[in-house]
Amino acid sequence: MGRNTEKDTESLVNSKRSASKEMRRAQLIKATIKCVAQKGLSSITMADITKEAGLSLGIVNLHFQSKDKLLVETLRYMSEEYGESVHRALATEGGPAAKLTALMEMDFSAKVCQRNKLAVWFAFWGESKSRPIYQSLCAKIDEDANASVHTLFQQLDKDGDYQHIDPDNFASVWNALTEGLWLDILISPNEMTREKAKAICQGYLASIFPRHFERPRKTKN
Amino acid sequence: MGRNTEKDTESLVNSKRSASKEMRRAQLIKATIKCVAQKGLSSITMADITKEAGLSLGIVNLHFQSKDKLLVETLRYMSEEYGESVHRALATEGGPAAKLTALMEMDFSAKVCQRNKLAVWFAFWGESKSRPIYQSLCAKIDEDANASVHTLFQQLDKDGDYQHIDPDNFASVWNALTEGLWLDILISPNEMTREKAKAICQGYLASIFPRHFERPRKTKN
DNA sequence: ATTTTATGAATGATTATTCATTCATAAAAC
DNA sequence: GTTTTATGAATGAATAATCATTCATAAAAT
Repeated sequence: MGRNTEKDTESLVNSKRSASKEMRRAQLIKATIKCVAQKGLSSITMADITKEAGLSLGIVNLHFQSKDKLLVETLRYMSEEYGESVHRALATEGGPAAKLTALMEMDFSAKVCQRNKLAVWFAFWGESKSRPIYQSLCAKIDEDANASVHTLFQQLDKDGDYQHIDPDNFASVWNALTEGLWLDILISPNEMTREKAKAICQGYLASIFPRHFERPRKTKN
Repeated sequence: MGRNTEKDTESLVNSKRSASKEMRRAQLIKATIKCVAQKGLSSITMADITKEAGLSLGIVNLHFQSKDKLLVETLRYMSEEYGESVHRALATEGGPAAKLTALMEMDFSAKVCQRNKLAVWFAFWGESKSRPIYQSLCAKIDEDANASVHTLFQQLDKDGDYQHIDPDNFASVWNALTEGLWLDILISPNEMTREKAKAICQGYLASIFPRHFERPRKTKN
């Protein structure tokens, strides 16, 4: 414990009355993520959330005004958390290949790629068409990550003197590939695991930038 | 009109009392798809659905027993519809390359890839962790399509004598790529269009099987 | 005439929100 | 150091609103 640098709630929370506002909010948001994953966006109730958090019924309205706003803040929290993870991966020592590897490890890490969180992401995506605020938050995070990936692919193509006709196309594929693998992990956890997903990504990178990436041991099964 | 061979509701439906059971069900399912896309799974009501269908409140319970069952049948309907589309694409005249092109055209066709339907797919995926029946329906359709794609990639690699080290890896990428592009089209419709998505797929195929696929005119912008 | 299909007002269950009250903590007074 | 007062976070019973479902009635089909 104490190893994580950001978004930590564990401590202080149990001393009932002493937790700061921000801590309470984070605690409730984490309970929300768990509940949405377990019961789905369409059937979570305030009672579920507050029970999961070990607090009383009125607490969400006290800290977030309404259930709706709690959900928006939950999405915002997840977006920021993911954004920070991307940022940290991009700050990895080394060239574009090392950064790309770090990005991949992050995208399929236990923290980012747990089925609970995937379920919540998909739930928000599924409601994004009807809730503009969801859509803009989701679009922002996706577009930012996408832009970084494009830069990385261009750099790597240049630095490695690969002279690919269209590195941007490879970058676009990479981005969609990651998202698609999340879906597979969510709905076919027996068929697709985080490790398998990484192997697929690795294989893809090796086929484009053979001098920078090794083929994974095995792709199949 | 009358061009579609399956899943057609337009006719007969307006003559209030004459529609057959199956037609009524299809009519309600279509209304459900529209409502879920417009309001989200978490806030659609029976009133929304029946109003959209131009029918009365009790009608869903008459034909589906409950709202829950209507939603399950909606997912089943969409799965079958997609499964049939895949089947038709695979029945295209020609070799694996032609079939792959047909599959791609289908996956990004106006019918399959409309944002309304994408929103509904994502909503169901988002609830799949909490509703086993959703999960099994979603997993089934995904795994079937995936298996077909793997066969196609293997055939094409063999027929074209490409001797790729791991055609299965390319197939896995293809599958996830398609799903990831759907997400981009759903949440960033200004950044990603159906046409752009097709160009990305086409570029990917051209990079793997250059003698069978041409590079698209342009990928960027 | 009988059966099937549809209606929509009424019902009852669920659930978000409100708010009077409690109580832990801290500041002020002594 | 002890007691008093003030603060505002937390509680949860009560309220009010929403919404799925039922069912008596009617219309249409056979």
